[in-house]
Amino acid sequence: MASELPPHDPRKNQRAEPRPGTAAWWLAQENEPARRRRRRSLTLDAVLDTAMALLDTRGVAALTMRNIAEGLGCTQASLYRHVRNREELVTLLVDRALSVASSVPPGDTDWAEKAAWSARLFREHLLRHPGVASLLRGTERLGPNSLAGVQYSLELFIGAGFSPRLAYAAASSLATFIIGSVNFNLGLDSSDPEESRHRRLLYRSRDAAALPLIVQHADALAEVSSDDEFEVGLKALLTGFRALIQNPDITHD
Amino acid sequence: MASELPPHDPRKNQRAEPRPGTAAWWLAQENEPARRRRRRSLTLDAVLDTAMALLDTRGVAALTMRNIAEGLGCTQASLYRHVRNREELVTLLVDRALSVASSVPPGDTDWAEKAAWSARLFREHLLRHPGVASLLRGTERLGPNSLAGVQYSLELFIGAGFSPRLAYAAASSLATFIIGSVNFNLGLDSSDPEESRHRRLLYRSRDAAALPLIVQHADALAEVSSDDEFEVGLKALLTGFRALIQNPDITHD
DNA sequence: ACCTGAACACCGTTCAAGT
DNA sequence: ACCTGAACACCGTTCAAGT
Repeated sequence: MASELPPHDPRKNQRAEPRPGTAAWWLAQENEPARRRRRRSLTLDAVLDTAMALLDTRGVAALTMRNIAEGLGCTQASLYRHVRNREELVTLLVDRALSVASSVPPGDTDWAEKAAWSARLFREHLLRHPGVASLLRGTERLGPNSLAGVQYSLELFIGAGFSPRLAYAAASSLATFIIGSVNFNLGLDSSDPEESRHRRLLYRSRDAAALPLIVQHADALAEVSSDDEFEVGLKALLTGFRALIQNPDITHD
Repeated sequence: MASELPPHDPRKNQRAEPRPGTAAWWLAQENEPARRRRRRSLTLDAVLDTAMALLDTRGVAALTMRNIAEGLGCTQASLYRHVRNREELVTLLVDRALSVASSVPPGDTDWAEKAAWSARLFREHLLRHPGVASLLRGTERLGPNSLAGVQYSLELFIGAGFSPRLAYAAASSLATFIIGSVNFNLGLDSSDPEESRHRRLLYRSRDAAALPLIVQHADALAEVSSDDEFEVGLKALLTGFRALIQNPDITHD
């Protein structure tokens, strides 16, 4: 294996290494499986396993090459035989953590209900693995697990009457909203009554001349949880998608 | 000033420093303005100015205490007189960069058109400052500039017929979507034809048995830009909001 | 009261040297 | 062919010492 080198092999004429997560990078991955398929000791899977465990137990700050190596009982330098750099490791790790993206809801329901079910499942998965959510950037959407999720969404939305392009845009929007809402609430534990109290105090003490509505409705606003926010946005998106199907022209206004 | 110390002064009984960006942290900020109001040389504003310039010109990786200090012509240690740590600096920086969030659209238009106008403006601002977008986490939503944006959104949505709670949830959802869509497309330059070509190649070369729709519609999917995605999601959200106003009951299903 | 120099304990990454 | 030890050039943060 790796006997003849095709012109686009990344080890040859590598004027610019593609950034991990790019389409070019994902394409290049499959041309060099030999680098990862080692029969001895350390495997890429083992590296990603300990990395994932580290991320879940000790958080994103502890996800260092040194800690991963320690968890595996090897040197940091050894990791670089399986991964080009840390960014690449993160890209692979995040895609691997996205395998739930394509699980299928039970029962025989409306496309919108299926989408809502999957969206909630995905969000709950990210909430259980906040480290993954904070590492999620756009470029991971091209990995195998992300693509499985895209395939599933396309089935749903094309089945509902969307064109392929609109279906893809809708699926992306939904994914963006889910990931964004988890990230956007990472530091804010909505279930923590202390946090809610502080928010109420903050809203109340603002300048009523500049921020009248915030001061006026301080108590109500402080009670809105990230769950509430998510449900409202999800409902709005799906309702909007339904309207877009019935009248696709409203995309152009 | 700072003569009598109220029981919640963070310098006293500081068993746990609040994390920057938390409601508790924003509240505490106003109790110690003396630390920041120095009449000599270095000011917090100057620190944030050079930090912002650094972020815009050289990106998030170059936003180090050393580089900021160098830009100011002082030692790294001096920065810690104006900022407790780097996280705090980032929180202040991001809120400052969010001042556009509250600019008002021209003309006398529909609430939905106003919201769309502001959303596009906000997105374009973030696209011009990708460093800011990548630093945006949820906890910055409580800063003065963010709150000005919330105030403006509340005006819009309450004026349209939402309850304060629903208005807040809707505004948050919209902000989440905007920020998420910028972040989610940070590495992927949709205007780059190279990237689009690679995506097409990637989609085409997937396993047609596992990902039939992706392979089948590869060319169409590769052409969907992040602009398209954003517009579809924005339209869906606003359409959904309109439906929610007309029939608030559909929030509970 | 303010700022500095120098150190501390960390990073990611590289590479000659071992086996 | 594989892994290691040791180094390199960076981080954020602290603190005694200067002025």
